[in-house]
Amino acid sequence: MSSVATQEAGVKARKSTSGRKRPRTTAARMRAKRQPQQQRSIETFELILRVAATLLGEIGVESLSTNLICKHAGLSPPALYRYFPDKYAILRELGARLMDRQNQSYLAWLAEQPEPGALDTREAAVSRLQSMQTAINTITFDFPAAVWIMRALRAVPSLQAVRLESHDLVAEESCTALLARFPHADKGQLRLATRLATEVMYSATEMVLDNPDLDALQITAEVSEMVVRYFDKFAENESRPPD
Amino acid sequence: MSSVATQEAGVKARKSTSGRKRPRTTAARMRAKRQPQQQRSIETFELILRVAATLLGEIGVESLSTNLICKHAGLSPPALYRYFPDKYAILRELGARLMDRQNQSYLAWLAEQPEPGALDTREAAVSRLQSMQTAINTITFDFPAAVWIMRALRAVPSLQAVRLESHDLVAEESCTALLARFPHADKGQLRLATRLATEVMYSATEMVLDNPDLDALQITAEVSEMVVRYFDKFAENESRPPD
DNA sequence: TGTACATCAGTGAACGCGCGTTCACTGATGTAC
DNA sequence: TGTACATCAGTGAACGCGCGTTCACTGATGTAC
Repeated sequence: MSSVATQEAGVKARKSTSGRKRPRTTAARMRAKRQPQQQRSIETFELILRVAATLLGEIGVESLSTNLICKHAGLSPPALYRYFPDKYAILRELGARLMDRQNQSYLAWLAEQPEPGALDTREAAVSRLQSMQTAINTITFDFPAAVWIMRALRAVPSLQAVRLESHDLVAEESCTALLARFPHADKGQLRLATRLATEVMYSATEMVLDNPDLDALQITAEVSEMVVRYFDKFAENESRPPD
Repeated sequence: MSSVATQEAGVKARKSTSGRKRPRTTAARMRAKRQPQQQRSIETFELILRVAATLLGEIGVESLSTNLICKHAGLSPPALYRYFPDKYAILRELGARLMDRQNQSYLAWLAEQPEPGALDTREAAVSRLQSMQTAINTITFDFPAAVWIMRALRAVPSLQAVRLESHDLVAEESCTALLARFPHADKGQLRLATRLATEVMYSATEMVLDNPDLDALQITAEVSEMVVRYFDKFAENESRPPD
């Protein structure tokens, strides 16, 4: 109900009554054109995304074209065009879904009540962060063509917003959570720190994705340790209770 | 003399005597076709690269085409085609040059004799790392269309090797240098650590490049601190002299 | 030092192809009465 | 419960365009004697 696509459908409806010419803006081109309304069309919508992800994994983002997707989906071009103005809109949807799954997983992890003492030692803190990163990695590996989607989110300017918004959300939530732990921290500084940590952990996921020969578990462990050690900086500024 | 392009020219020469059909492999397509031999052609070669970088900055990697480069360079397609089989070969050359400049700067920094005591305190170590990162950032900002080139190095599979080889070189050199400081460190572990640190610092550069609204200096300072704190891990394993 | 010849560098024009996009249309689904 | 009508979903065929690529060619540069 509150999705971007639904809002967009409203905009389109207004537009269609206002005149013949559609002065399609760049921004509008980037979004799904129409929200599917019948069961049948939802299936088509999903079919397009599924086929696109499969093709993406096979031929890459630059060889991907709307015509090709149609061919493989057994659809005629106008059918695809009904929902997506171009391949970037499809990539945007795929990217938004991937980011959303990752974020859901992260937010769930963040909301967990850590066991008492789970953050007392560095080893424990690293271990907890590591389990989060592992969960993100698993989600990413399981998502069809995730490598390509993440590459596209970086490389295609019109898709960067998806990535940045996602990172900003994660950074913001992390900042709020950490403020509880480091009440004396400067908020701006902590916010920058969480933004950087977010970027670094995503990079580690991409690194693992791009280099199948590297030891994923080890990278995950190390990047977790790096981030935990970095946040020690804020712990050091807190008045430490005597033990 | 020992460049890839020269070797490639030899291959082509052999091929042209062997028959009509050229079974061009994907690998071959990725390299410059022919090494310029006369002054005039070197200028053409450089002109193509210059125009490509300019266009890249204006329209992005996907809209870039060989025909368009020719038009803007005032060349006919076969002239470009003489040196580059496709736009990826051009991107590869640009990418290799960018990576090379960054690496030269890094290796020079690594070879510097740090002032006595320059690494004794964490602040000093961070400051030294920060000056390196700043130098890399400056080189990158000054390189035409560097944002696009770095994006392409990530997103285009055939160009990823350029990026990975560069990172591996940096990681390897860093590992060697750090082994002198941490003689008791496990080499494999240290190597992984330098690889991760390399990735993280490059990510920070890309982050600054992609988000002009972020404070570049602060990001640089923070990522430097993160990496220094991470390497404390190895320092802790060394037998520490009593102070 | 001049000239004939070989190689290098670049041109002009064309090709087939797949791209994004659009037209007028048919069939499927939902709804008002 | 049936029917007329509106809307939704998807088709078939075509378009103009720019792409990568190649052909046969001309002009520029270098070199052997």
